[in-house]
Amino acid sequence: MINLPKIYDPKIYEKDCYQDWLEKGYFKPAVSKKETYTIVIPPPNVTDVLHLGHALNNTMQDVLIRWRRMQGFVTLWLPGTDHAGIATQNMVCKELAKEGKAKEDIGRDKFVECLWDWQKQKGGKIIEQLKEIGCSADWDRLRFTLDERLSRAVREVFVRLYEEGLIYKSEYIINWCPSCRTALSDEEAEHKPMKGHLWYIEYPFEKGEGGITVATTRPETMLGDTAIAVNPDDKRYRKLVGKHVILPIMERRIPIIADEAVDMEFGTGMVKVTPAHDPNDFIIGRKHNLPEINVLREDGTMNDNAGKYAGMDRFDCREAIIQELREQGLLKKIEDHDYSAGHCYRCGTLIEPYLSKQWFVNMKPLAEPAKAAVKRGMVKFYPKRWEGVYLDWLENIHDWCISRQIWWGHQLPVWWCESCQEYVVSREDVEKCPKCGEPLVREKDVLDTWFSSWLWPFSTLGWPENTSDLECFYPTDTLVTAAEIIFFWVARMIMAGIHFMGEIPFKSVLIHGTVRDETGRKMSKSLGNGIDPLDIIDQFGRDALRFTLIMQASQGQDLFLSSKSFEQGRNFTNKLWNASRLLFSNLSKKYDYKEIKGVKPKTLLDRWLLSRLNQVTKAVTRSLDEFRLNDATFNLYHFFWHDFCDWALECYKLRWNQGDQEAEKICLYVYEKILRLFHPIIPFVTEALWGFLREHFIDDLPSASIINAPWPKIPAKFRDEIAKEDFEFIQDLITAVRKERNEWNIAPDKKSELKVVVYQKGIRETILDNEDVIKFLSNASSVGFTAKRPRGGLTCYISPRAEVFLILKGLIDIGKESARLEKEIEQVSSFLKGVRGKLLNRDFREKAPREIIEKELEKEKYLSDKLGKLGENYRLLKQMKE
RNA sequence: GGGAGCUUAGCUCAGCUGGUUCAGAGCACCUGCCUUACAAGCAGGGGGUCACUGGUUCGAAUCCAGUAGUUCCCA
Repeated sequence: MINLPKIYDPKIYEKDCYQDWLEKGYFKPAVSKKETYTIVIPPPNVTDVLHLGHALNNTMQDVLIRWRRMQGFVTLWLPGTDHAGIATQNMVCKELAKEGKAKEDIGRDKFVECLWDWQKQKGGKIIEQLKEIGCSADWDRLRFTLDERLSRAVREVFVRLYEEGLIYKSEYIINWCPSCRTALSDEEAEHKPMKGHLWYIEYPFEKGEGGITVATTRPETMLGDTAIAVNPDDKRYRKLVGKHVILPIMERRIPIIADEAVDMEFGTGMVKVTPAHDPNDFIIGRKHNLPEINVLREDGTMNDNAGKYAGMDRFDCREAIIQELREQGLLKKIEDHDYSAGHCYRCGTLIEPYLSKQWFVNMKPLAEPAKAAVKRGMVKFYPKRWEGVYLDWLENIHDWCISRQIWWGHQLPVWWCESCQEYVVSREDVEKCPKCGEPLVREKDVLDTWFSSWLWPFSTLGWPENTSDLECFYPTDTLVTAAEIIFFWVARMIMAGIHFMGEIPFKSVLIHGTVRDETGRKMSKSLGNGIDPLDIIDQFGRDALRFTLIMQASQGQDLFLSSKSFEQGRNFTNKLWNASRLLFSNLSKKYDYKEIKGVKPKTLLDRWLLSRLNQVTKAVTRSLDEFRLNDATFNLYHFFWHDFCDWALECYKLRWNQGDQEAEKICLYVYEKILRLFHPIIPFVTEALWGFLREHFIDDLPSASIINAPWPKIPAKFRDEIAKEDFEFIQDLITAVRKERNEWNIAPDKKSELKVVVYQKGIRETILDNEDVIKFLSNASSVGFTAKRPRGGLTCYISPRAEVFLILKGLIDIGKESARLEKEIEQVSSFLKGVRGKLLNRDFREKAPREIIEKELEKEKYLSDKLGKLGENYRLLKQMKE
């Protein structure tokens, strides 16, 4: 019939599978009136190559998408990439540098051409890699943030916000990266701990002796100082307010002012005020009308305002200034000082707070509805705690600096009219001023990349046009992402969705953890501790990669992985493969799906197995519903491996050998459900096995590809608590015998004789009905019944239901046996004592719910019964000894 | 400085709505098996006072507070 290799080789079966899905168009939603389920991908940067974080993120999305597709939703997973302004530009700059050129040498137009060339040739590689891991996204709808349509959305949004008065240009302290030479938003400045110093510098009074001392972490900024500030409540310095000091080196006369913002505890309680290079000083400066003196150039060297230090690099300048102050005797003290400072999230360069004219979005009006949406539960975070982080950020939101001094991105749709002294903001490119007809000059800056990303859930669906996609798929359902970009992206998408669409962009936000190495370090290229998903695929297969990732990803917790972790996934797929081989090799014919579907449980085993299937299917579905993907996987894993393989298949071997076709049908029924349940997690191997099933074993399976097979619903009538209890008794009995055989080192080829003392009604029948199974799995030659402990009987199992003895040829070691009984008696007694203690407690009997009390009463009865049996047994054993 | 997470077997981690069907899994370890589905496997076993201290409760790994260690986010 079919001959499968002993070891599953993913390379053989994964190869054509994906191509086939693509060709058949399974990933494309058939737009209809049915309920939809939509995910938009968090667009990876065009510069990205797949790492485990992407693999996790996208596998989770794929699991959800595949599951919903099987549930019958019209399912869209919309993929795409992000142009990643600064990152991509930096990358191309590096390539140019290899030829000894800077972007300025070739000019903006040529450089942008280079960028497009790069993006066409090398960019977006990650998209092909996502296909490797099985992502069932609709690639025909692939979007790129610089696509013409998405660019139109960006422009529309800019113009609208400008018209609403929410976009403005202003001079403000921004984060400046001297290496990328652009402004950054607050979110793009990563704070890192710094080991630095506090330099105490004396500023002499303008008149008389002495001076005041300030402490600073950045002495070079003193060149731009325009005041000294103290706290108005600081009694030490109250008298000094209004006086003037002379700024050393620059010899500038600056006032001493009072402002509540000054921390009395910091340094000497007197601080220098540099409005052009510190956000707090900037605020103080504006309040007190202080001059704003910028001392830095865009590249991080000092400018002409730095006097003799002009042209010097900022770090060299610091050293030089310290040296000069020291020589002048104005450097009073140096202390070690830990602080934190912003670094560029793209290049890691230390950021300078920098006074600059930039474009901003006023965020407060957008934030309010976004807060409300989460508070009212319209958007839910999983795990819930991230809602706090989200709300907190919105609560303290600052205006968003959106202009970037780079060339790769959406250029601002803003033109300046020199003669009207006015900006023209327009949806269409304009050349002449609509008012005066004079030629216009366009703003050079481009927009922050996130200014296009925040529109992603609707710009990708065609907005601002009113497309049928937009109609059909917006709002989307689930966003799967990492916590790092809640501010950058998630929050802003919610704002944009509500503001421009009038509706939230998605209903659920699933936040997953970060992938780390075994020692807990974040995987990164620079550390060299990354695991390449493609290596894992090569070694263990695509399903193995997915299985391990999903299994390890408990809600919101970080994942600690080594390449060895993926053995679990590989072992699992191999187990599924081999269980299939066993089943396939025992099937006597090709069944019609109708026969399989109409299966009826006959034996205890059937009833137990179907009941378990019913229960597990429900649990798995519920877990997926609650985004507990790992729970779902674990549940299924356990059911398949430990119930289906370890018990069911082993037991069915006996019936297959007897040519019992009912047994074959039951197995097929459960097996094909298992394949379906596993498909979202391990799509490749399940598809291959589904193919075999269709071809050789079941006619008219409900779907050609498992990808469209309906998600299982197991009839409630299969739920069978009695079967569960009875079968577990059989399992306990078998396990007990196995354990005893093991303990007494009985060779596998020596079969044992079992004797049972029956105490409970029906047990005899249960045992007789399952005699074959018991004999087979416990390696017994016979199962007989007896009235009391037999001679040479080794106790395997004692309960109020029955006692089971293993008859040993020759005498048993009575000493060892009685010691063992004593131990068990002791255990049961102490257990019983605990239960009785509880029952004797008046509070317990009065306050605990009835079911719990009943449970304890049952427990008490069971245990005391068992204890009685054990005691009786023990006495008989003693008699034998005598 | 503010906030959040984590602390359960040697290791990596599960444990949703408090009740010995929760004290679990995988790996590692020990014993015995190549039992013709699988040695990437099977059968059995050892190993944890669920960080610490209090509290709530009839009852806490599970809820609350504090302490310590650790990681992360924000300023």
